[in-house]
Amino acid sequence: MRPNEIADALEEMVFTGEFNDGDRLDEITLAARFGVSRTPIREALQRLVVSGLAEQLPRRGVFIRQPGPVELMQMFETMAEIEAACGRLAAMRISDAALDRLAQTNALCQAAVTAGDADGYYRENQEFHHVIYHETGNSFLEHEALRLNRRLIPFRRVQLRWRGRMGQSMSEHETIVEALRDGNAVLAADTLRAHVAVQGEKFHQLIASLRMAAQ
Amino acid sequence: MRPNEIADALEEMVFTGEFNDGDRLDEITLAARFGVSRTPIREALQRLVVSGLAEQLPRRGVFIRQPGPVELMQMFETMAEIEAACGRLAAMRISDAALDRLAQTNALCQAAVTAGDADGYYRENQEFHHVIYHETGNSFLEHEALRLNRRLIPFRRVQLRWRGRMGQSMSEHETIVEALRDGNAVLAADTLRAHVAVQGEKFHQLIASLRMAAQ
DNA sequence: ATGCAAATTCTTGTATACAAGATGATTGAC
DNA sequence: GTCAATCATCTTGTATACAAGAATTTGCAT
Repeated sequence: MRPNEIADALEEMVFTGEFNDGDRLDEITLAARFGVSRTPIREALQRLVVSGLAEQLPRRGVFIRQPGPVELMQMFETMAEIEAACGRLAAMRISDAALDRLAQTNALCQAAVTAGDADGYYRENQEFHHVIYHETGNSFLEHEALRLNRRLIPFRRVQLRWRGRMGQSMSEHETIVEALRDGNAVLAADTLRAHVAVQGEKFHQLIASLRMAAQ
Repeated sequence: MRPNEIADALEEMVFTGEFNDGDRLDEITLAARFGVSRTPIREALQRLVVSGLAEQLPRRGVFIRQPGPVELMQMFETMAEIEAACGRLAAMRISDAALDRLAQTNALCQAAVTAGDADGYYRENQEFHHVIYHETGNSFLEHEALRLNRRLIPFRRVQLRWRGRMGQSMSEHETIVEALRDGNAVLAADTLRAHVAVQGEKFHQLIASLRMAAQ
């Protein structure tokens, strides 16, 4: 197993909650677990640290760093803004083929909602957003959006299981597709922002206001 | 010298154009240069690769990856969107103290323009933007903005030396401060977006500048 | 002379040995 | 009995040795 794969495996383990916040990633244990020496483990750990999934304390070790409520809110807010930006750009550049693809994805989403298939909904929902990222025509932004999206996957999954959320999300998708078809950049951006930001915006504003006022 | 510092030093060398696109970062040479063994060099290189400043080809080595004209435009466009997002959020949350700080920074900017002090202008301009990032009250977004800002520094510096750009930039700053003071999120976002996107729209000049900077 | 192939050399990738610092345990003093 | 200091042990960090794959060079044939 190569460092890349080890890093991916570790990332996956962080995402699936196999590690808790503050857990130390012991090099020797991991080396034994993956059947390699400490060297490739250390390289994999470096990647986790740079990705922000873990924290390194000199001469102490590498520790899992799961985001707390505040940071999570901030990450969702950032994702909302990035998605809004993607919507804005996609509204100006999206192809007819991609619009069809979005409509098709939405139909599959609707079917999943009807069938109560949360995993299916989740999969098509991801596809929906990935298409929008891609249709910005900006592969750098697309990459950034995918990166943050991926980071938020475990938390988004929980989010989508909330009662009534899938249905509401569906109708937002419809609005987004219409806005993109009309080239309505502002509506596409605003709807996408709200679509992602739903749960935390007001709570976050409270926290942010309190923190700013305290200074 | 520790891997962190080595990575920072290498990053700096990439930014200052000491390396050209496609240059191979030879482990042995770097080890000799920094007076350490290959091990910490390899860890530093890992960091560069994850940061996107270099590319790793298995069994071939690590190669410097300077953005080309197209990617550079995409990065500026992304920066413009992120700055717009920062402006939007800051308009809702900025403190009076920070507004004063922005006004003060603008005054120093103006003084630098009058004195023809490009470096001073550049420094205060950076401060201006950093304050806005911070006033989003979202330290995650702030961090992302700083990261991309930093990545674009070498190209932005060139940009700011264009004839007449400093004066135009100044008047945009004034508009931004007013929008923030009024809590006008849309105007703050749109002005900031345009303020940053100028470079991308005039990409021909950027290419020319890039060639000059690379030499 | 040129093109291809084999072998040498060089570089990366991995394992291991060693150094240095941190943690925890044990022993001694109060 | 408790607290502190010192010592042992364990972990990280670095250097080096070794393995494997790439590139280059050299030699041979056309």
